[in-house]
Amino acid sequence: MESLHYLLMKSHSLMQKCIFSQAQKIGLTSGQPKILDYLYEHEGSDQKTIASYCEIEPATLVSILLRMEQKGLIERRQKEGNRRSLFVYMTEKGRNSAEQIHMFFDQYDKEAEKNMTESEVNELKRLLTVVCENLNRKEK
Amino acid sequence: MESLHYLLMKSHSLMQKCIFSQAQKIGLTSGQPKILDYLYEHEGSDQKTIASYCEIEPATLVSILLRMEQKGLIERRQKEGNRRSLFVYMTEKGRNSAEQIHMFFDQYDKEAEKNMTESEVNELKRLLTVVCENLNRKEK
DNA sequence: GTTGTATAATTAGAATACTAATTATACGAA
DNA sequence: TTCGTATAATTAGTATTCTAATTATACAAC
Repeated sequence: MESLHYLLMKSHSLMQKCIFSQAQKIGLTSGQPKILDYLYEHEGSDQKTIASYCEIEPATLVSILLRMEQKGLIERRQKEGNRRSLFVYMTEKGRNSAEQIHMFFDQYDKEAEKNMTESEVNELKRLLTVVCENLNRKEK
Repeated sequence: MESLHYLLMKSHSLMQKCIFSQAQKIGLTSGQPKILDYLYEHEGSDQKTIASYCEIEPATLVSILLRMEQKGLIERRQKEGNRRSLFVYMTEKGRNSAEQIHMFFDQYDKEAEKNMTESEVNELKRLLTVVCENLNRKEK
């Protein structure tokens, strides 16, 4: 049986490739789907929060958002009384893309979960959550 | 509960960060550990095979190997009667790094598997293998 | 109020990753 | 033998990712 770290790398890599193959059909680059998927349910978040959830550095997010802004997918706005943070909103075009991306993620999750019972899927997710907690504690 | 694609991304990302934090202490960059870990048990593979196992494109491997060759970690050699493929071997220095990297992977796998029984770990690996098979079939 | 510290975003520079196109080699069929 | 196709590695160009350093803002303590 393969090692855990290899299986994590491989399963993530395959999922990433599946999503990207669909995302590029609607004109998105590889870094954009996860951002749109987050904004789909958390529009108006500040950049630090988005970066943290997406497991990328704030500096990385800057360059992705810049491209998304140029492509007309998002807008960044300040809020009254806070000139330090920037809050990210989708345009109409961005929302359309986000809806499609959300569907793609959902569809490939279902694909990945084939040949498993519902309780196996739940067990897989539970154990992956334990893995995340274990490594998060160790990362400090 | 989080979605499967998010848990795969997060668990892989945390593992990657753990490994890289150790790898950089011994002078490695982020793309090198997985190559060395593969060579540890498969020295003498050609580039196409390495790239395939590591889930990266051959073109990406070229730039990683170039840097590893310059740092004196590996050598690439031709074999009698095949001037098309290049086969990758570790130097003494490369082998030392590979041994340490192999230990790091092992150590973080154990860390990730804490708070699980042995049968839970096996079940996790089995289900991840199913995920890989499902997505591999869909990727075509 | 001024000063010091903390926080959010950005910039610069290097490494990794992709695709598409190119070069070189191998090999089967006409 | 030569021609066409397939394969392995590389190059070029773009996007993502990181760290370290910088800029701008916020806020607490004096």
